[in-house]
Amino acid sequence: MVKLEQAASTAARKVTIKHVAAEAGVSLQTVSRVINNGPNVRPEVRERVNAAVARLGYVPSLAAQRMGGSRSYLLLALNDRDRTIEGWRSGEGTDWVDQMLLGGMLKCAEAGYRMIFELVDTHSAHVEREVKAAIAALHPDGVILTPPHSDNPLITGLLVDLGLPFARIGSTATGAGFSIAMDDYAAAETATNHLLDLGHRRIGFISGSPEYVLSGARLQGYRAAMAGRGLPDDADLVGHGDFTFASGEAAMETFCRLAHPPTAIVASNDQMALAALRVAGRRGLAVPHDLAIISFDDTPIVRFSNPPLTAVVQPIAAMASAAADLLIRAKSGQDDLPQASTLPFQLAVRGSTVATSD
Amino acid sequence: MVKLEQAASTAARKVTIKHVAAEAGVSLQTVSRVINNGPNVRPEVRERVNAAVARLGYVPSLAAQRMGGSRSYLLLALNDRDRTIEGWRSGEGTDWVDQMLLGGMLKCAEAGYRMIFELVDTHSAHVEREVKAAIAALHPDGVILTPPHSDNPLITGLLVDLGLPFARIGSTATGAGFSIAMDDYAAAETATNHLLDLGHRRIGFISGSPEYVLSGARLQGYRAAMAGRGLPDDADLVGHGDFTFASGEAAMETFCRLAHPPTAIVASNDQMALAALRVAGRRGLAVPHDLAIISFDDTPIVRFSNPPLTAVVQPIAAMASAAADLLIRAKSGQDDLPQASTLPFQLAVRGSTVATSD
DNA sequence: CTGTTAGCGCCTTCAC
DNA sequence: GTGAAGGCGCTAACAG
Repeated sequence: MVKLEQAASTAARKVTIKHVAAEAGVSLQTVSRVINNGPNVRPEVRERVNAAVARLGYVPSLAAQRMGGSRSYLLLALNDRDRTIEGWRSGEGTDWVDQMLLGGMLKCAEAGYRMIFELVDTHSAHVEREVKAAIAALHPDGVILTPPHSDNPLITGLLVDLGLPFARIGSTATGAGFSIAMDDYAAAETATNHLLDLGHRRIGFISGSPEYVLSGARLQGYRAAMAGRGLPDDADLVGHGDFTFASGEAAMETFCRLAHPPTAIVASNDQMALAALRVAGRRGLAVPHDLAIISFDDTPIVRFSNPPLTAVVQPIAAMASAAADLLIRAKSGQDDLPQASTLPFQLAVRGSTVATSD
Repeated sequence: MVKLEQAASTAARKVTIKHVAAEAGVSLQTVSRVINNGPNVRPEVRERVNAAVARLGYVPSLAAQRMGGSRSYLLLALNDRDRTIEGWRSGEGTDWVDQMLLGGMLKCAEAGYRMIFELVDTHSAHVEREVKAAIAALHPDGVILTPPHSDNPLITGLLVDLGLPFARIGSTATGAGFSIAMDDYAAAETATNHLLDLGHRRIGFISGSPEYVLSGARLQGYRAAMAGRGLPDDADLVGHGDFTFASGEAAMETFCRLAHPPTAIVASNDQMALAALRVAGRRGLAVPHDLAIISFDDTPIVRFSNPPLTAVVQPIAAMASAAADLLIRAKSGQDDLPQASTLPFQLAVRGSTVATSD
């Protein structure tokens, strides 16, 4: 007797749907229906089953659900391996991954889903193999792609072949899958206009790696803003970076050697903006007095630099959340879902463009 | 013919162990043995099966492996919900989660495992229910606990009941599970000695939340270092913080109002160290000349503050990696595993304790 | 509305 | 050494 009680009170080892069925006095199938909010169950029976579930602390096994049914309750988030690991190793403070988890994980949790985070090489010849393997192992209900995967035809093509729903974060390209992005063009335009409004006319732009489609959009937005004020398209004012600190440094140095160096810079990410700041410091340029700087990433470090950088705030968490939401809805059979979503960005104005009294 | 080739070249929809068995001309079981590196398979047959696996691009389904066998190839990493989400939301740049992923995910990947990251409330009355639910759903092969869960008896007790292997990161408490920590005592001692070596005698210590066992260890280490130089144990020099910026500010303000304020501070985390820096700025104290500061977290923001902060570098990635490694080994039947591991820390000396020429 | 019957893909136990 | 049953926990497709 004592033993029995102990067994019951401690680890109710493995409560399965069978136990619940027995406890509620119904069949397995009825329990399954209740759990999945299926139709055709009398409210009274539903109550009874729910009570049994609560009493026994029953939680369905994900693995078994996937085996029997068609859903795995798993979403696969694919990030670029090299860039992600390098970011982690360097401790540079990029919080892209954190923001993705914030948006994606929490949305998944709301719906009883799980987000599994994986790294794959975009460049590698085995991208397809890597992605295929992850999918074969996990059988996710949907895949979230982040740049640069979002625009990798090898990956999107594979996903289409597989008939697996997917979301492309940061991609505005039309095509299969949900496109979820912010308006990089408008953001660059807004950033540039902010500088123009402050009276700057020689505004330099440091572009990102051309591998990322958004790099082009940002450059176009910059050009549009300049043209909008009747300023000539000066090739000298466009520096070609690749998102690294070194490339930002190089671009900035080149700017400084011009006969008429820019008085303001829009950099396509935080590292390149910080590089510009560093070069300014080396050359004795006061920020924002001699040189104004805007970053395209609002990572923690640009908020703690000296001065803190004005930056475009990307809605990373919101995009991840939207991606998860769309995929989950899609799997639930909903079909009036927007193929493309554009989420709002913000411009956080700080000391690198406007002198503060702080 | 064309059709067949296409079908083969595109999405080899679902390759199961059956297909491999047929392709290799052996039974299911033999394939299973090869996959799991089981014994009793002729090298020649093994070769043949491996070739078939490669040819078909077969990858076992995690869900099915878990259903049939006893392993799920999943490790569950449990973090504190409130603290983690707050960190993400604030964008304060804590990279604890990133370092955990770096260490844990990569180690898991090496062994064909996956790390699933979940958030649970330590304070909530339903800690047990939350943890139980996650375990019931996932059936992980092991659980990685981070502070403050590492020392939560409700959680560790449950895990013991369940017979699930687990690792306690940042906990030196003896008991079930693998304890993986750095030597907080020695780290605090080292940090304090660094200041003592620089000639400081009035050294203030801002402690962390007492809920974290490591808070106590750090305080002891500080006291030991002070005592080691024959300095009296002055209660005024110990400020009681809770890891928040506000608490650090308050502690520092209190220090400043002393008849003999400290000339150096050891803060138990980055936020409180930055708070001390902020207060110093407000009061016109030059760092490091008038006030030296050491942080206990080497997060990105302390490397970019002005001046950058000297900090204890915690081996977060290494601890996560070790945790994953131990759990995977344990599940593989290895049993000569160290119950407790202490990983080395470092002291990164920067401008907040030693004037630099930069 | 509810119960029954088949598997899902794999591993374990047992024969051969 | 290898193969043939059986079952893990659940859900889809049917019956009733």
